Amino acid sequence: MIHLTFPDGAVREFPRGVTGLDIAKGISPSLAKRTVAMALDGQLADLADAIDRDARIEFVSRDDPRALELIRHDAAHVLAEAVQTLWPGTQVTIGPVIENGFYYDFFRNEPFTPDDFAAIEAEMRAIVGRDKPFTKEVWSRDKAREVFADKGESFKVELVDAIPEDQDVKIYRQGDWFDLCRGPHMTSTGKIGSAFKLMKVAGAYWRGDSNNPMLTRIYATAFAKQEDLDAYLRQLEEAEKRDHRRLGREMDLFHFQEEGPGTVFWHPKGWTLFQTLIAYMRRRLGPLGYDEVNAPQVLDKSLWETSGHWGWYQENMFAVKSAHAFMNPQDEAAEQRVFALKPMNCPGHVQIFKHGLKSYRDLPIRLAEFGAVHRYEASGALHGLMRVRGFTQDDAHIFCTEDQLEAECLAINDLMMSVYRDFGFEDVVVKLATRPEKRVGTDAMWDHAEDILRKVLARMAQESNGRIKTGVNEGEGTFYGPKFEYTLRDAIGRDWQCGTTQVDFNLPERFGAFYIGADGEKKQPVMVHRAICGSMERFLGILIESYAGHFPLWLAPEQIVVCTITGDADPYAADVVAAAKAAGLRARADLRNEKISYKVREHSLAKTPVIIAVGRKEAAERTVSIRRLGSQAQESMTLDAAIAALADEAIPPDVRRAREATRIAAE
RNA sequence: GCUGCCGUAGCUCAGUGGUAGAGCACUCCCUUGGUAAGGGAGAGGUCGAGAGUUCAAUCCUCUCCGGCAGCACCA
Repeated sequence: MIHLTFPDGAVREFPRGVTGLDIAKGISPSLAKRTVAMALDGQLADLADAIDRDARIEFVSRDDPRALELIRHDAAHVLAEAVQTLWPGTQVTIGPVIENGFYYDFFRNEPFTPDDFAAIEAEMRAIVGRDKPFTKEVWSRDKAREVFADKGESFKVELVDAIPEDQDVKIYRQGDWFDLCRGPHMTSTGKIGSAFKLMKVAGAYWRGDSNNPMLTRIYATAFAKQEDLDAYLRQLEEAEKRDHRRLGREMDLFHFQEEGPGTVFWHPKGWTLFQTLIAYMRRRLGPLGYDEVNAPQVLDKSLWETSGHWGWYQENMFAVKSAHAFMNPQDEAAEQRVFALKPMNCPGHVQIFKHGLKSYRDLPIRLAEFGAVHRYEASGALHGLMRVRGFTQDDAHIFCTEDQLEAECLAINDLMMSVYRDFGFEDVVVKLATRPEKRVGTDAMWDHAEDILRKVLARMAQESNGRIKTGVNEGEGTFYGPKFEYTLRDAIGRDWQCGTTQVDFNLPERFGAFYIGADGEKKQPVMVHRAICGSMERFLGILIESYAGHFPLWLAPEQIVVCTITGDADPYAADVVAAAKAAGLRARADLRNEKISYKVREHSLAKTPVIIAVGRKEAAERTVSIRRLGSQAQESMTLDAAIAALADEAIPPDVRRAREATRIAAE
């Protein structure tokens, strides 16, 4: 006999091998009817599974949030059946549940197109309508291999072979169709319901390896209720509206064009934003002992050979020669040597470190650079500001002793989190990326560097009170060292790595960087690479999306537009703009011969945070009528009061903190 | 880079084997209007580039370039 604990705390005895369905039926037929699966000790399982141990048991209804992944997983099977019904000979591979839905990868010479969706969805609805039970069978490996081989399902045969020896080979049937699957599933296809939708097709490599054949993937989603599906689709539409590429155009921040794939043309407003961000970062670095530097853009290939980039990073690098040498490679009189556009700032900073003898008393030396780097990214990787070929890093390299390493990493983490918080990102994911296959340096070095980072990671997680979520990305480190990856999320749920901290024992060695220790001997420093925004471009892309273009006043590139109601207010509008500028605000006048409604609409669409309207009345009284973005309310106040209030609001968060601190100290 | 889709005016998009259209934006004129589009007129395009098929190509075919969605790769 076994003992099962029910959600109400009751413990009951059942014969070993009793199924969830037996128990549910025993309780009430209606419970059995509405239950789609069970959870044993919190783990979802088929309702028809035999239970052979003591456990906590819960019955999962279709409305249970935990049923959502079952609905999606079941729908994936139905999608596969539908596709194989419509296009016999199509091979099925895998069909997992993902964050907002599921997908199924197929192998077929002719790829699917969205035009096929209607037919597939109709077939899916027919399968769901037949409401066939899902039944599980456990097969021998040989049988599974044979059956799938007979069906011509070579990918499934590979999957069977990949199942670890200690796990059963499970087959789920729905009517005449069956699939290899680890389960669990609901009781029948009818439980899926009708709130599903095919979303898009895309290519995807078999087993995620670009050396393997490409499969055709159908993305879809499913929800328990139609309202949930509708809400999800609406949310996607909303996300599309805050896409930084769209807002960049609408707000006149930047553009791209064919001649510069992956490189940004920053317009005046966008560049103001960019510079505002850099100014903020500079203010943050100053008090923390960073020195700003600037290293060359173009450096001889030999330097990159020494750093290891030429060997390990070549495919991502732009190499340059003089145009004459490039066009006349046989001309020996021409300087034929090859330079590279810097893809990273580190080698340049090592040169600066190496210039002049350094003492242990100088350490840590923290060299910062808003360094423009160029990386030859695969064309398919380019994505607006998020993934470009030319970008500016808020980069810094810290040269320190090993003893100082942990403190430096923790200080960087504090700065990182403080910066993110200033932009409204409270929850951040930090992952430790460990040694990649292609790397420089000895295993001992890597062991050492990874150990240190693991220790720091544990401390960060502990000290953050759960704010920082941590994890490990095995094999994702850079070729010269392990790193922390700080990840922020964009408007449509895509995660982008922004900040990074990398511990490097290699580059100092490769470049022969040293300092004189207290004992008078040469010592090799440790180098920490770190970036907070990562790429200014990417960070701005994320900011645009996360604020949906509604920047806080201190960041907004154009803070105030002064709109005249009639032409005779023009001189006063000029006064208002002058007063705003004198107070350090970014303001301009809109004196066009247009109606005020027209101007309000235009500047609202451009997401200018403050619209000031002035007419005869305001000019006579030296007042302004203020309308804030996102509100229809108007507030009338004196010019002086308005400018004072706006100037105060436009103080950047770090400056405000510093002033507060000074004020408190003075008291 | 791979798979699929796409490329027509500054933007959003129609359209056709016989060398092009709309709305908004732009210029000019009228209008001086109190908080999300006042009216009229005008100008604007080698239909991404090159080659091919055809009497004739923006349209069909191929190659290239660029974009989009994934994948792979990464800040």
